[in-house]
Order: sequence, then structure tokens, then C-alpha cells
Amino acid sequence: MTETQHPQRDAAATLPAQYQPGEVEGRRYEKWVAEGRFRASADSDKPPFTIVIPPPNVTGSLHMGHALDHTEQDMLIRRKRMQGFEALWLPGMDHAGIATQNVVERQLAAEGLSRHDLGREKFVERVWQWKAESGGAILGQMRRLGDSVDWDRERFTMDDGLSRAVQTVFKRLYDDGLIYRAERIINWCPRCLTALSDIEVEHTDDEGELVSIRYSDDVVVATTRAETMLGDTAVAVHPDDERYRHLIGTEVELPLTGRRIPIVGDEHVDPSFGTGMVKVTPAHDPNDFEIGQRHDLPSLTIMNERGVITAPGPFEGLDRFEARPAIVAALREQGRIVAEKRPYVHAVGHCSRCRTTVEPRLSLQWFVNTAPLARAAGDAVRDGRVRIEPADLAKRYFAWVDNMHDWCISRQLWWGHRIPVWYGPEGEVVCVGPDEEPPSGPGWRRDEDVLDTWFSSALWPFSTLGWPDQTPDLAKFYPTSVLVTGYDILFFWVARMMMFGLYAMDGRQPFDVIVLHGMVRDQFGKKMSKSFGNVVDPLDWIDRYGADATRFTLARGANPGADVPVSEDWCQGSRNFCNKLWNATRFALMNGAHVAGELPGPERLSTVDRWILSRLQHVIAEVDEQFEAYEFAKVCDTLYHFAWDDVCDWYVELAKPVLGAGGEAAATTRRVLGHVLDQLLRLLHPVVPFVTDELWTALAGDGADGGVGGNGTLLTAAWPVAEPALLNDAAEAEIAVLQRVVTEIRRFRSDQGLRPGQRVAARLDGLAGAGVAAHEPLIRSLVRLDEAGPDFQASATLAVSGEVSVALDTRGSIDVAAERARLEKDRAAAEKEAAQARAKLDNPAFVGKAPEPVVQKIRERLAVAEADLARIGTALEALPS
RNA sequence: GGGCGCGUAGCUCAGUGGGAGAGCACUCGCCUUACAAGCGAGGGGUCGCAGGUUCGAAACCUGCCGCGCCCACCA
Repeated sequence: MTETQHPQRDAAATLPAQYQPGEVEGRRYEKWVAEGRFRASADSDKPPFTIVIPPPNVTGSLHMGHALDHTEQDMLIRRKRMQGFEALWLPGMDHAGIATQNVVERQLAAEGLSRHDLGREKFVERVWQWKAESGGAILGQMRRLGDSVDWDRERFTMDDGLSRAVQTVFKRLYDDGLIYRAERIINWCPRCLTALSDIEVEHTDDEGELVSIRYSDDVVVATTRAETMLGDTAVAVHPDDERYRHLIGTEVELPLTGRRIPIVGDEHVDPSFGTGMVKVTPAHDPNDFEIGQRHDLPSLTIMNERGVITAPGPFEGLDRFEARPAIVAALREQGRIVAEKRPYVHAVGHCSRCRTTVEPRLSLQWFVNTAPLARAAGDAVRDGRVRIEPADLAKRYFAWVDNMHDWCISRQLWWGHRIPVWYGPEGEVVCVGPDEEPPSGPGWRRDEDVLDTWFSSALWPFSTLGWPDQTPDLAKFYPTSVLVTGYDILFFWVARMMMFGLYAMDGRQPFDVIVLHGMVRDQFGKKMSKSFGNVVDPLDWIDRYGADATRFTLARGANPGADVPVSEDWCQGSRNFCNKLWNATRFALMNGAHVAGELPGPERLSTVDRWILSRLQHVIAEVDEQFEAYEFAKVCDTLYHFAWDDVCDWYVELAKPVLGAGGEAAATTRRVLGHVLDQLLRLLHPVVPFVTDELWTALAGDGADGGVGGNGTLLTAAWPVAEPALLNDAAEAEIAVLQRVVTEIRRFRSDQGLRPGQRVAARLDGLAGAGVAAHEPLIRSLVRLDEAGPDFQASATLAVSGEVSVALDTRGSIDVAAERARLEKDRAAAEKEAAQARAKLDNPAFVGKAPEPVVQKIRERLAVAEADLARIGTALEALPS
């Protein structure tokens, strides 16, 4: 390409002075999708790289947590795609059992209807209709963020295929005896009218009242749930408790009921708590249930599913929270309340979906026997088949899988996967597989319940790939490569995917690496909450600052496993960074930078070119390491500083005089600048895909060879590979000296209040000794120094470094006091440095025990400090007194 | 009650055995034709406290203080 032909200049002319994300993003995204850039193929020869998206709720909309989660996944996927992997990022949604049913039920309530008015079939139809009309808003929002997901493979947990996977796994677990039905105390939500698993219950410290009730002269028990006494079927004491041993085997009359109940001895009772006597209500308390089992006590249910008292008598029909004070009042009237502790703060469970106080309730439910599954899930991490990043968080994972309770999987809902079990007239129980005919005939009925929504999400990594069929997708893309999610659903989801993945896929793990991030928080580290008013909507930031800025802000704060604080200021900073890239590329285009042809050989490169190319190789290597360690924040930091400090602040500034001068040097610089930007944009593409693709196509042209299957888009351009041959320590050292000289002169100009435009005559001494003599014109040009003329009269001497000093003629008086103060300060610092180094070297213990490289380093440090002192001394002497 | 983690500049955080760092904020000077969403320069920290290990500690150990999170069936 000759100097006069620069088609890029036309491109530059079309670029406005500021990056307008709104103008670029929509069009870029639709182009990517239309060209099928996100599509993965099972037939490909390329090695697979797979991520399945943590399926958002069909009722959900994009919040900052998703934006963070998706940014990390998109960064991984986009980089692997550029590296030549068959990269599949599979999107989809979760049917979100209770959440979705609640949404539709609220809609019905507005019409004055309940789901029972419609009936099961019509209600489920209605939910599907809701999904078609208003569900999945988040999918559109993912496009705004730039998620490079394969839309052709979008899945939903209630799809036919996934439902078949659910039924297959259920049947297998049932046949293996790992699923069973039992009457147990479970967590019951009296509002949602369904059972909940342990982890769907959130405990908070609530205020209550602990009352001590005298059942008889000898028997006093304490409780926070007085209403449950109606269901007491025993009183328990510790069998070794001297005070009460004689009572074991006797009976006591239960107040308000007239029933006589036994006193039993049970190890569970803590003699040191309260009176050491416990009322036993097997139907309404998990501990009491176990005591009841051990002593063969009857379980007396005194409350219905809505928490209303059903025990016959004066309290029948009262809500549990009305019955409580009523019963306490009645007991008080009888003089049976011997003590009240109020307020009494204790942990109370709430429905994670609606906050209603959970009621322990005896009921017949389906459970997964988790012991063998959880052991396998733990072992897969213990033996290294699955890695958790950051590794510290594995402790939390083990704490969970090694102490897992059986999982209650049945839900008394209508929206979800219905339990595939039929009951016959003679008490038969038949579990039906997906390809089997269910039993029919008089008296047969199907189980009414559906499965916990997490049951189907636990199958997500393989049900989405076509399992139970042996599909090409499954063969190509399972196990998935990385799972990216927040540590908050380690238990809900990750551990269960591990259990079911290992089980259903015959011991093959669902993913190789689990990458955990934290929660997005505000700029003060506070949790985002509606009541606190600090919630930020990512779409708002995307509108105002662009998707790239939003992504960069999140990724830049994403330290492994840690919460991610964000603020609008930081997002503006990210927007500014995108704009910086924009303008750097604009500058390059206006000056004819290009990517055509080979890089000039080493003999044609200037030191400045060698320096920036060397820096680039370091950056490529660092970014690769940081990506492999899932250090998203460090990736961003490395590229931010390289782009802004090295490329924009130094290389572009150093290139300006060369480009202005024209000739062969300018031609070389145009090519090197094009190369550096080309590589930089590639490296940045995973985190800021829109602006980089826009700029890269302008720089490389639409017909550019993008490397791996690339034709005019950065998406499939080859990921940079560091070239050791381009590393150049000598050039880096030279430019470091140049930078010190320039910075010191600027420092002087700034301290002395010299106007930036004002030219000053100067004599630069010792550049040759420092090996940077060739850079004198560059230095002079950067800091506007004229040659020393015949009338040159130094009014200040700057001690820079090494042999370099700069004598300046400011053509006027300088602020001697300011310069002296500055030098004194520098001298004090150098003296301190020298003293510290000498103290170490004078210490025989240090010299004897410290490794030689460290000692050598200290010697060098001392030498530098002494040289500094000498130069500062000279400069001080040179100052007019 | 059990477990995990954190305390470094005004704010948010990197740094985990050998010269205290970044972003933002702050101060001063600049519209220097890529960019004022910018440029240049600068100030600012007894690394929570107290012991210990070490030639050497922000980092490793112990204790204390403060903060956070997760798990949990003391009625």
C-alpha cells in the first residue's frame, strides 16, 4: 500500500468524535445473529467448548446479577470461539414452579378467580398462555447485553424433551430405590399450600414469646408455639435426669383438653435448657416427630393446611397466630403460665417465595435419598475431576454435600413436572417411564403433585443436549466445560446438578470447572434492595452508557468468588474507556494505519515500535494466564492500562512526530500502529464486543481476513498468540529512560508554572550514556524544548536518572524555593532508601541468610539511591542561591 | 449454636515473605487539530490492635476488637 492510498481515511471520516453505542449495538447484534455467528455445530472438527446458561426464571427480567453472570460467560465463550473452539453457549429458561404459578394466580385473583375455579388442565393451559404472551422478557434483554448464545438451541425446562429427561431420571431413581414416599415432618407454606425443601426456607431471628406452662405440679414445659400443645401426645425428660427420672412412665393431664399423656425418657432432651422437660407434638415439630417414632406415640394433627386449628374445642377455626395468644390467655386464667419471656428472639423459618412463616407439618411426600448421590458429588470435586474456582469455596460445597438431608421433591402445585406415579385400587404403586403406558381402569389415579422446580434444573447440562437420546449434541458438547454462577446457588443448583449429572450420565461429571462469582452490590458494598433504593437496572446503564461499558464495569470488579460493587461513576469511566478506544482507532485511521501485509522486519522497526510490540507480547501472555484463572477483573485491568497508558498516552504520542515526518519511518509506524490496535481490539473483544467489532472492521475492512474462518468480523478473528521473538528488554529499558526524562521535564514545567505551550531552550546531557541519544528529537518534541543557542544560560538543572541530566534556560527567573523544596524532598527519600539498604547489607544475618538475588537487588537499590543523591546534590548546587 | 470469610488511601478493591498499588474522588495547570467522556503534574496510608515466628511480615502463627455471609430441629 502506498502512502497516498488509504481507504481507511474514508472510514475515519465517517467516525464521529464520540462513540455512540446506541447507534452501533442493535445493528451489530442483529448482524451477528443473522450471519449465524453464535451457532455451534455438532459436526465440527473443532474441539468443543460448552457453557449452559444458568436458566433464568421465565418470570424474570434482567438484573445486575444476570448481567455479571452473562458477561463472564460471554467473555469465556467469545475468547474460545476466537481460539478456534466449537463454542456453544446454550440459552434457555426455567419454568420456576411456585414463582410462575403465583404470577398467574395473582392474575386470576384480579379476575375474581382461583385456580380451582379453572381446574387443573385449564389452569396449566393458562400458564402456557401467560408464558407465550408475557414470559421470557429476559431473552430480549440478553440481546441488549450482547450475549453470544446459540438461539437455535434455546431450551425451556417444561419442553417435551426436557420433560422426558425428568421422567426418565425419576423412574431410574425410583427403580434404584433412591426415590421414596414417606410421611414425614416437612416445611409447609400455609399460603402457597405446598411443601418446601429445606433450602427453600429462610431463617430469620424473629421476636416471639417463650411461655412456661404448668401441666401439673411436677411438670412445667416451655414453648414459643403454645397452640401446638393441643397436639401434644407426651412430655419428655432426659432419661438420666435425676430430678425427673421417677416421673418416666407416669402420666399427666394435658390442660384445656382433659387428655392424659405419658411422660417418656428421651436422649434428645437437654436437661440444662429451661426446666429440662419438653412437650412432645409429633405432628407439628420435626424433633417431636422423631421422639414420637422412638416411643411409638400417636401423631395428632391439630391444624389444617392453611394453619387453622382443627382440634375440636373452643379454639377450632382460629388461625395459628390467633390461637396462640388465645390459648396463652386461657392457660393464664387457670394459673398455669408460670413464666413469660418477652421479647424472645429465636430463629423462625419463612417461605423463600412469599415470606409466610413456615409451619412444620406431618405429611406424605416424595423424597430423594441423597446420601449416595451426595457422596459421589463430593468425591468428584475431592478427586479433582471437577474444579471449583476459586478453590476456597470448595469448603462451602463440601460442608453442604457432606451433610445433606434427604430432599423433599414433591410440591402441591399444578405448574411443573407431574410425578409419574399411579396408584391402583388395591394400593398398587406404579412408577411409569416416559415410553410406558400408564395403568388405566377403574380406581387408578395419578399422583397429584409436581416436582420441585430444581429437579428439572438439576438435569440442565444434559437434558438440554437431547438426553435421554444419544444425540450428536450430547456426544459433542457433554460434559460442559465451565459452569459460571453465583455462590448463592451453589446448594440449590450446582450441588444437585452434580448429583444428578454423575448419576444419570454414568459417572460423567456435568462440567469440568465451576466458576463462582459473588453478588452485585452498590458502590459502598451494600446489598442492592428495593427498600434501600439502591437497585440499578442494567438496561438503564445500557441505554445511557452502552452495553460494553456496563459489561466492562461488571467484569472489572469481578474478583473470583467475591461480591462485585458497581457505581454509576465507574460505569461512566468504562464508557470513557470505550470512547478512548474509539478515538485511538480514529487517530490511527486518520493517519493511515492499516493491517495489510506482513509486519516490517526488525531492521525497519524503531525502538519505539520494538518497545510497544514487546509490551504487547507481555500483555497477550498475561491476559491468557488471567483468563485461564478466571481472573476477569485482572484481564480488564491489564488491558485497560495497556490500552490507555502504553498505547494511547505513549505510543500514539511518540508516533505523532514520526507520522508527521512521513517517509519510510512513517510507513513502518502506520503498519505497527495498525497491528497493535488490531491485536488490542481482539484481546478486548470478549469483554467489550460491540465497540471492538465496530472499530476492527473499520480498521481491517469488511473483507479482512479474520483468521479462524473470519470474514469481516472480530467474532471469528483469531485470538492473539504471544510471539517470544518480539519480546525486547533493551527497547523496554530504553523507553523507560525516555519516559523518565519526559516525565521529569513535565514535572518541572508544571511545578514552575510554565505554560504548556511555552518553548524552553534546553541541553540534554548524558543521553548517549543511557543509550537513548537517538530519542533526543522525540523528547524535545514531546516536551517542547528548543536547542540551546549561543546565549544559552542554564537557570535549572534537572537530575533525571542514570547519567541523564537536563539543563534548562527558562529565559527568566524560576521559583528557586519551589525547586529547592522539591529537590530536598527527593533527597530525603533517596537518603531514607540508601539508609535502609545499607542497614540490610551491614546486617550479617541478612547477607548470610537471604537468597543471593535478593541481596543483589538490595545492592542495586543502594547504588541507585547513591547515584540519585549525587545528582540531586549537583542539582541543588546548580540552583541560584 | 456450628462453619466460612473480611478489616490496606476519602470510597471500592488488588497485592499473601524481600522497594505500599489501581480505579474513582481530591489539588494544581492546560480547549497541545484522536479523544475536555480529554491531556500533563501532584497530594494522600503506623496495611484493625497486641503478641509471636523470621535476617526480613501488609502477607505466616496466636489472641483480641470490629464487620459480613452461610448453615442450624434447644423446646
